[in-house]
Amino acid sequence: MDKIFLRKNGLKPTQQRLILSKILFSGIDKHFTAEEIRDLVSKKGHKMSFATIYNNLHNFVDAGLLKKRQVNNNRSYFDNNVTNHFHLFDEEKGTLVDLPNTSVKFSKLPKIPKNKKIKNINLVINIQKKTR
Amino acid sequence: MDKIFLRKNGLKPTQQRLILSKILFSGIDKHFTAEEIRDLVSKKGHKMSFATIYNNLHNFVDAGLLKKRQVNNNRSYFDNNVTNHFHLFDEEKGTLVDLPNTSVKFSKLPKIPKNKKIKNINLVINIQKKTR
DNA sequence: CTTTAGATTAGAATTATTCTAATATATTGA
DNA sequence: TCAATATATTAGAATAATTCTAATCTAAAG
Repeated sequence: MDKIFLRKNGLKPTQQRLILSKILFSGIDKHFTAEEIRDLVSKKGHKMSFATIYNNLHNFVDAGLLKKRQVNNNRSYFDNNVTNHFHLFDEEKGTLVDLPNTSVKFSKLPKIPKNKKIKNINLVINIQKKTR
Repeated sequence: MDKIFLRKNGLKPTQQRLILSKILFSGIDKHFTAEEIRDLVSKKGHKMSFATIYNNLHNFVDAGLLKKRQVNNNRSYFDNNVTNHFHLFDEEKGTLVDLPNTSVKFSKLPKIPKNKKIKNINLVINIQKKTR
């Protein structure tokens, strides 16, 4: 996660982007909130505004390095696993978990208007504690 | 959408709830944002705080009269169609359209942790213009 | 080297939502 | 019936997540 990596993806290698890309592209599949990233940046001894964090997260999304996932708690989760996959969201804990590709199958999908195509399918299964 | 309707659903028929239920349960399937509801309330010559609007929207959700849907951005859409159905979202137009509940079928769904249950399945198919 | 243009940063502002103190309504007991 | 108390509801104020925009930085041109 160096300057070459950023340049390859059409991004100018600023100090901020280098710090962020080290956190985001360490090799582990993960969903990050902006707040979590801010904490990780702080822990490394740096200071970065939320504005800068958001700016760059969106830059990474535009470059295809992250995907932005929306769930039922009005926060954005930035996912470094950009392959097509679905999610389990625990509303009580606020945790978003990847589902294995094989765990969901459709036997029917809707017809799409002729001049349109599916860009992506966003499936989030919301789970909660069983109440007896 | 009168006092009896509210009482039947376990809700005390306050002035605010009567105003809101007239707007929400007019018979037309629709997705409302809190802001849109506030405007409709104003247009009727009433004044209602967002806090009250949100409180009651959540009361209606708890009573099973509405469903809360998270679509793209970080806004909540309150859907008066509480049947199981999914959505088509046209990113270019910014329109959210109901899919008939027969148009999507799952042949496989993931295992859920034993102490958890599925609260709801949020499926949004994002479509875009076909590029030749 | 300057100068200029465009990209990036981050403090300030905005937006959506929730918290909590105040108010209203219902319930209880005399 | 009517105060006293408990519970539910309302909405101003606060908060949280995100975006706006002025200031700063960097690269390119002269």
